Amino acid sequence: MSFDPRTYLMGLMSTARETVAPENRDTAILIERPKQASHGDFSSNLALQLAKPLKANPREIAIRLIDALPPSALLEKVEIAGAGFINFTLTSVAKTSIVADVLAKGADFGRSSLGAGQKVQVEFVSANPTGPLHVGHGRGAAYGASLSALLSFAGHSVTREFYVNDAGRQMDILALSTWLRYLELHAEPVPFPPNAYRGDYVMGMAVQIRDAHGDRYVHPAEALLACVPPAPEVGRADDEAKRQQEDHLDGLIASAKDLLGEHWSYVHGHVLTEQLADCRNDLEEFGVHFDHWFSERSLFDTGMVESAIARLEQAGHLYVQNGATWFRSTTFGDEKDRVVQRDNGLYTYFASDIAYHLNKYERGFERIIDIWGADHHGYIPRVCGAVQALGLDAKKLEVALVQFAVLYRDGQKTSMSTRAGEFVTLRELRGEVGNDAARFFYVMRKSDQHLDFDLDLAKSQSNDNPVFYIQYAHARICSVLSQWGGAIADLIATDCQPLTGERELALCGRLREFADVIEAAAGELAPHQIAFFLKDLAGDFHSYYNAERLLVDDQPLKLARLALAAAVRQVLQNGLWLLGVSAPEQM
RNA sequence: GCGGCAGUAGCUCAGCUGGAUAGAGCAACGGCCUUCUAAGCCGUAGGUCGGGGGUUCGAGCCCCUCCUGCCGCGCCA
Repeated sequence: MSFDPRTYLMGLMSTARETVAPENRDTAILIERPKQASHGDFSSNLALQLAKPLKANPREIAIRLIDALPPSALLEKVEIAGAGFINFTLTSVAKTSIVADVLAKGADFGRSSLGAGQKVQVEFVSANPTGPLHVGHGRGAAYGASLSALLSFAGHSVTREFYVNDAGRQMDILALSTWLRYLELHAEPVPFPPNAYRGDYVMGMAVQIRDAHGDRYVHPAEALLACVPPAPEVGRADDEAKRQQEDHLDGLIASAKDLLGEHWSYVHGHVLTEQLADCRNDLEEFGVHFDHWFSERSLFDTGMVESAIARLEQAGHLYVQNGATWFRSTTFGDEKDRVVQRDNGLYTYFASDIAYHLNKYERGFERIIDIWGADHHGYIPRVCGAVQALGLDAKKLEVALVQFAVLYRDGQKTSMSTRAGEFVTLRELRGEVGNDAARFFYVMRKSDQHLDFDLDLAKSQSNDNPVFYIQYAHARICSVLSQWGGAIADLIATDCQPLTGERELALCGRLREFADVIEAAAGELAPHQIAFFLKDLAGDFHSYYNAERLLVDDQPLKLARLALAAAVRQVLQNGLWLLGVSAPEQM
């Protein structure tokens, strides 16, 4: 059975509290890990907390608490320090017991039952399938994947979901863009609108369609342009011109649908399938898997949008104004009410999102985590409002915002503008710095903080690069263990009493911290804490490795050190796995 | 203008939800390779936690206010 010092110390302190302050059983006993090594392995501020109710000097209370502490063979010493902190130092036997614990649990070490099997849905990326994923999506992907792994490791039952926006205007624009390129290939050029999709991949899809179907979908350019509102004059950029441009684009879509008839859905379906496959493939290569790909269009096809809106109507949260149907989101704290159905009868994106969230609740998730780009934060009040208006428990819904990543090369920001279809894609980034560095760099900052992604650093094979620093520690341990040549399984039973050095005990303390880090990181939806922990653990090991030789002649000492190294390796593996980063045996 | 997020060492960032003398990594300076991977280690220096009030035994963290920066504020998605 593994030894948990925190629970153990809480038990001892609880006994002491019973003697010293029987009236104050409600005062929580906190066992903390001091920042400074000289403050012992664990500390409690109970005496400080009791100072007020007992109306006594905290240091005196601390003395009384210590006197009332049951004797323990696992404690090296108990001291009073500072204002009245009680510091505990464990015996080295108690500290080193973690090594056998790690080796016995292996890949499951650190796994927690904190989540108690709670059904959690994590929805992330959910990019429009209208083009390649760019570096902004990459951060959401890396964060969502690591967070999901972390929650799962912490005992939740996690479903990873990608919401496919396959119903909206953007998809129509992509289909139109592709068809326009296709017409160009057949010498029926139509002036290509600047607000259509201009990326090379669009022409690629047009070529595919031509190769498969020849001129089957060709129509004269004049026919297409016949009833379309004109594009604004070239060079104008005022609001009026912008609106004209959008009207022109919508006119082209309507005209194309008209001309192509049922062939429109072929083009639309083709580009959707292509882009979705590309997106999926990109994410799979990045080590990001989804359990469900949820189609927005299915919400319309099955009538879920209508029924969700009807439910809001019944609850009296809708009204009609200027021909449109509005949701009174201001009731729930939003700045203004929001349209759910336009005057032209079409539902807004918000309407299908309401239905989508209703569906999430209906699927029985006890916790729903939406991961959005930080630029969507203004969207939160209306979605939470809709959830409440539907009579659902808004506390189950959490929105985690992910800030943009800014790429730096040679100390300069690299342009990420989407105009002219030129943006840095996730695939390009992965190709340049590798999956490991990309996954790690994306999550090494708090997700709601801006991220400066230094491409040169991510590529560098030096100690500056935290990915290599951690992986190098792992590879070093592999190298030593393979030179020893024994079976790792045999190390589980190793007597770790020879481990008495300061660095060895510090390393044991670090290993013990892993479980705490998992629970804290899962609780705060903060996988970056894993990244920081791994850097610390790798640092502790490198330091130890440089100070002591592992393969010494003294057999018991050698085995104990190898067991410790093997335990460090295991925890590095477990942590890296959570982040989706490989743990190479050689570098 | 309103709302959201942020401001911590020269740079990039942590800071375990209010605890002890605020921590890392770069960059700077000085050391360590005939010995298990120097992609590493050891040491030195570096701070008015944006400013000012407040709350209490105790504040980088909580409240108020001001300054600065980023983002959002469509019958787009």
